[in-house]
Amino acid sequence: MTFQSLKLSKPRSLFFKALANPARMSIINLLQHRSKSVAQISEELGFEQTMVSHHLQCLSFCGFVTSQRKGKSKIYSLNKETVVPILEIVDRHLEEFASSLYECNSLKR
Amino acid sequence: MTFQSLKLSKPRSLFFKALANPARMSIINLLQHRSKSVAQISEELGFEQTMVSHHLQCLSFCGFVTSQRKGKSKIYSLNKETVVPILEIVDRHLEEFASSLYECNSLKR
DNA sequence: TGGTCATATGACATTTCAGTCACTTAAATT
DNA sequence: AATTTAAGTGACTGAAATGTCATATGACCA
Repeated sequence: MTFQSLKLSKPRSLFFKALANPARMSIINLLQHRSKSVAQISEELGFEQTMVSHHLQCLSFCGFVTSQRKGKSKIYSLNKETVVPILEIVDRHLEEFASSLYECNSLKR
Repeated sequence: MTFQSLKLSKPRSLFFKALANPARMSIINLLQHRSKSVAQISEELGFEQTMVSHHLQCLSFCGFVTSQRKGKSKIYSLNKETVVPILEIVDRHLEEFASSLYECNSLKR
């Protein structure tokens, strides 16, 4: 593996890994409409609070969400600048390839 | 988790999972310049042929590459339509967030 | 300062994935 | 048809991610 290729591929794949989890993906989806607290996210998605916190930490490190304290709560917002255009491309791609995606057994379910 | 959210998040996260592997990412990177056979990919990246085949199968199911027989060889090409614009967005995002990405310990390395 | 609500952290068990090995299939050449 | 070259498949093992539990921190209020 060439140096240049390795240097590019590592951070890129980390970027994608952050988005490769269905729970994180649905948090992102939820935040598209409006910003929410951990408790709200937790309740609306039916996930445990702890789990939501863990995933938000990941999304935060990766620059997909930002947060601000509001009293006891912490409000998380989506970084729409990156996420929205990416999801547009993804969804367009999926219109064509969604079905065969599920046949790939490297990506078990 | 709402029905709509689940329905969207699953295929999207599978899409990203396919790109979340450094080996697959470097194959994609290599194919950006020109189409190549399995043996060429294998040699240029220093990966075992078997491994390359496995990853190409995944990338193929997910619609990121196409292939055509050429004698004993099989030539793989990148689906640039999706991949190129995605990587542009990713790389722009990484200019800002690459460093903190590495601090996320949900994404070990 | 003690209590309560909201969120975060750390450690662990389970599940999932990546890469390798042994083997198979496919095409071409003799 | 036998051989060689190229690629694909299936099964297995070690490594990593997921989700959960117990616990900690942080903010607010009596």
